[in-house]
Amino acid sequence: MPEPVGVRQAQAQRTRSGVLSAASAVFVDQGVQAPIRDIAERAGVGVGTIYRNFPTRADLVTAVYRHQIDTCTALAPRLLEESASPFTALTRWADAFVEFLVTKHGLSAALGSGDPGLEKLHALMLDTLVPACATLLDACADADELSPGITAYTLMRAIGNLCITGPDYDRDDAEHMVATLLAGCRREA
Amino acid sequence: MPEPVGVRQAQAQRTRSGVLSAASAVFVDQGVQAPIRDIAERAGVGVGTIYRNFPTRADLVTAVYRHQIDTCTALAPRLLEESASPFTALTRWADAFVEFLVTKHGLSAALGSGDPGLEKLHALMLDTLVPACATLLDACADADELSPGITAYTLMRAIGNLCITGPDYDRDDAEHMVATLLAGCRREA
Amino acid sequence: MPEPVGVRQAQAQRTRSGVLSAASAVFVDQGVQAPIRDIAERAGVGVGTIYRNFPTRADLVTAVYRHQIDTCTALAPRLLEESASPFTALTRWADAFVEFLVTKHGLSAALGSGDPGLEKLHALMLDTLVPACATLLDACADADELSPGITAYTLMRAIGNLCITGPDYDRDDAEHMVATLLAGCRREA
Amino acid sequence: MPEPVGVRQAQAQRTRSGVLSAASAVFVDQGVQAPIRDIAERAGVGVGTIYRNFPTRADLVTAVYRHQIDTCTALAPRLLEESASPFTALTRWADAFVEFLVTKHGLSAALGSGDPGLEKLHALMLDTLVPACATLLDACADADELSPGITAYTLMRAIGNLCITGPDYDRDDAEHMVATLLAGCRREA
DNA sequence: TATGAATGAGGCTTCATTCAT
DNA sequence: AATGAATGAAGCCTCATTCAT
Repeated sequence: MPEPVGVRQAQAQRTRSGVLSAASAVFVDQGVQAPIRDIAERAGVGVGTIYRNFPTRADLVTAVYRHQIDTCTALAPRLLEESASPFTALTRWADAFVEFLVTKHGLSAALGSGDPGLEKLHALMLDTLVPACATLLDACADADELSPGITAYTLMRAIGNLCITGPDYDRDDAEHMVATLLAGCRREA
Repeated sequence: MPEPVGVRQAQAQRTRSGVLSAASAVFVDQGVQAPIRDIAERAGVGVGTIYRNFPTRADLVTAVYRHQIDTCTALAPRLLEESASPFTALTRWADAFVEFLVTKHGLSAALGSGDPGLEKLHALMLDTLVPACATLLDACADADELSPGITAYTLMRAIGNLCITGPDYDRDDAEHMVATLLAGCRREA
Repeated sequence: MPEPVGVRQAQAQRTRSGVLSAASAVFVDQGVQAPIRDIAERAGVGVGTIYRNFPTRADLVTAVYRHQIDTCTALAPRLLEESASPFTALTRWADAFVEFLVTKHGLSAALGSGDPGLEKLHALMLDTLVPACATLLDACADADELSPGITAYTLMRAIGNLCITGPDYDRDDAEHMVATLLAGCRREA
Repeated sequence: MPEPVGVRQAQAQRTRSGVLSAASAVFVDQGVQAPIRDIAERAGVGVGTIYRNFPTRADLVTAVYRHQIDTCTALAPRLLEESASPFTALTRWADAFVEFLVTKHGLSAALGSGDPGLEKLHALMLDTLVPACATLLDACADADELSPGITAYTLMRAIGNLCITGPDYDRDDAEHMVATLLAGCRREA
């Protein structure tokens, strides 16, 4: 009896999704350096399955955050349309980015760690988020709302760093400091 | 025959200094989580010597940065006297802090890591750098040069985070972003 | 294609048994404090395998002796049935216990060491051997063959201690002293 | 000015005594395997001083217990004179030996451990205590009060083992079991 | 494909012992 | 004779990674 085409693939896809969900949760709890075994246990799979799907830790980290990064990227053009001014759009977009980062504690630290294994995640950001941010910055520049010399990559990296929270520097502090940084980016009239 | 006073102490002190130098260098290369053995090898001592002098890793990290932190702390009142305005003093002091941080890559990451073992270093900063910074901020506030709601601890933590450098976000970028953050802290006339 | 059920479990079980055999042998040679690595080498496995199967040293020690302890426990009621008098049964049972102990040098020393990590083994004895011994003592008491004040736990501990052998105090000496102790336990007519 | 003869030696002797006192106390707390450094700290001397006076751990252990062993040895002939019967003398002497052992927790375990480094202590016992005990046993045998086959060394070793106390087998239990063992040694009339 | 047992490198820490002063 | 800083071997334990089933 021939098995229906794609059943196997569907199952494999479900396994993959389960791993990603588990990894996401474990990263929040323990950071991106969490033991692979912990993720496997949370996902209810063997460690071999994780290695099959994500040969390196960086592959896993990247996959975990890819969807949210894509969502964030897609937000930029929409905000630009909807907002009263380009700088307002930039501010709102930064809010969304911060929202993303502060709920994924491990991510900011990971991005800031310089870990060479995370180059793929780095590349993902360069490829998607940075251009999105650049669009916003260009619009601000066109509207004469931006101090000179601010580049998308540097700004995003700075925002990312400001989102590394801890016991005495929480989400509110991060939001406050990002808002302050953006205020400093605004060209004085 | 009395042995020359302090000969052994002097030798021990030299050993201790050598360990601190080695640790400082290794921290720059590998971060504060570097294996103790690597530090011992760089210092040319056995691991036992490191454990004797610095029972915990946090003790070592703290000792490595204590001197520079103290220097930075002492700078604040001097700048306040010498500078044309309190905000200028704050800016210069931030420059010095950044200078310190970006040459000690490991430190910023350590401060941002939330590692519970580094509470001593954290406490050291709270006890010395934060009050120094608070003095500057108070002066700025008295001169009506500061946006409301900026606290010394949060600002320092933010500056610290902005100084977590990497391949595509270097010292110049950190300085730029810190300057931008401070610009955002300045009350608009 | 379903993999033959239990093939891997069987292999794992064999590994586990091999570890237990190796541990048993190493304990005789070196005592229960022997390095884990030595046991791993004797078993032909990596240290990780031992830690996987027996997370703590006490787990390993307990497992090593559990089977023999159970055997010894099961012997008590049988001897009570078969023997001419309860005291004879007690004597025979003590012989079996001694037989067990003197061939497992490490065990007696372990029981006498007060090592807090060996509470599990201690508990195992309390839970199984002591009740078995108590049955025999009760029968002796009922037959008026026992001096008053002898409790199962104390007696077993004493027997255990008497079985700590060494170069000049061997198995025969232990048997002799245990027999002498039991003679002292017998109520004088 | 010539220093009075013997001042140095007297000082050295005082150092030695201090080390022995400290070691005795530490052995009670931690057993005879206590770190040398702990003993040095308790004695207020450097570890080198301990190594100078007692090159091996066994030397130290032996020295610590020598005095008490000698006292115990000297007791035997006195008890033999004073007591109504040789067996009474033996019983009393055993009481004294138990008293010594149960207050020196580490010792019994040490004697039973088979540690080859403790051969000196072992030898000390063979050389002094065993002959003393043998005198008592001989007297008992002459008075027809002793079961045949009981040798001094084996009996002492057995008593020593019975004195290995722990949480659920205390001094009273040890005394009880030693008394029971001796009862078993008594020739039935 | 999925599994998870097994491996063993690698980091941590303690402490016996040496030796220059 | 006394000191105690320094050494480094030795044990512990974790976890990334492989591979037979």
